[in-house]
Amino acid sequence: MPELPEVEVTRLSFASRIAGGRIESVRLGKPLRWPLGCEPDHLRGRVVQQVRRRGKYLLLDLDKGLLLLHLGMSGSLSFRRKQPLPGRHDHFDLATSRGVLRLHDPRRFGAAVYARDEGDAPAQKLLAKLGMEPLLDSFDLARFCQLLKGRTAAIKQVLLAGDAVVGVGNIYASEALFLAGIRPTVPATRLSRVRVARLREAIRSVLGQALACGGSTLRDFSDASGQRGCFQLETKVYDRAGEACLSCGAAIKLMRQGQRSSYYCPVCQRP
DNA sequence: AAAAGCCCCTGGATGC
DNA sequence: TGCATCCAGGGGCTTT
Repeated sequence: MPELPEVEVTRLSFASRIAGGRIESVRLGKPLRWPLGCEPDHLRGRVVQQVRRRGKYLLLDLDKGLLLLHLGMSGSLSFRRKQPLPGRHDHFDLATSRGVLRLHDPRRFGAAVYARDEGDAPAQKLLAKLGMEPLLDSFDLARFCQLLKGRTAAIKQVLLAGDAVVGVGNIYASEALFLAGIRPTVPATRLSRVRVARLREAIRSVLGQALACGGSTLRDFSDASGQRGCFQLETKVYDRAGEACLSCGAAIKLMRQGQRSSYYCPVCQRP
């Protein structure tokens, strides 16, 4: 589910509220994608200093060590003053003096992982190969071109891989490629510098708009305050197979790429 | 080295 | 109502 906008909106919704909170207890439900990596009691007494984001990971910096959270496909966080009884899909609670951060994740593709520092093996394994942050000025065009060069895979697949640019998932990849006028199947290496520049702008634009909308809520996403997103109402091609393209009127097409759905306009998006 | 498949898991929608 | 099938926002791991 959550792509960069949803993760960032989530971060913004609880970062300042949890900062300074001292960890009182950790509750684990059913297993998530990876084990926590330490005894839950080991975290007691530590203080959450700040919450950062890297790609789709949330990094909770503690006064000693850090927690990496990932929302997977169906995860969402809530942050409340008190700790309600856990539901069947609530698999991680971080109870602090400021409130309780809870991961709700029916499919359990999400994770909460402890690392001693960012260079620690568990963190390194997850973070080392991540690409550029699309919303930072450091999202450099020349570097982007360089990372796409030599890659014969379809541009949509390369975007989803996250090693060139992070945070672009299935919704925003389709949307950005539509905005840039690029067919999802074009081999990444065949894109001209001009088209890569358009794609870079499109990614920033789409993610920025989605962020302003509070993300997309397809089914059940909400930020840590329970606020739902509305960008799903703004999509131009995603989940619109058969509908008329808003630019040219042609029927939006649906195809499968690597077991994921891709949506595109056969007229506006050139091969 | 890069690309393509395969899984992990639950639940909702659809069709018979 | 029940059951089978397919699909869903991700991404690490294994196999080509």
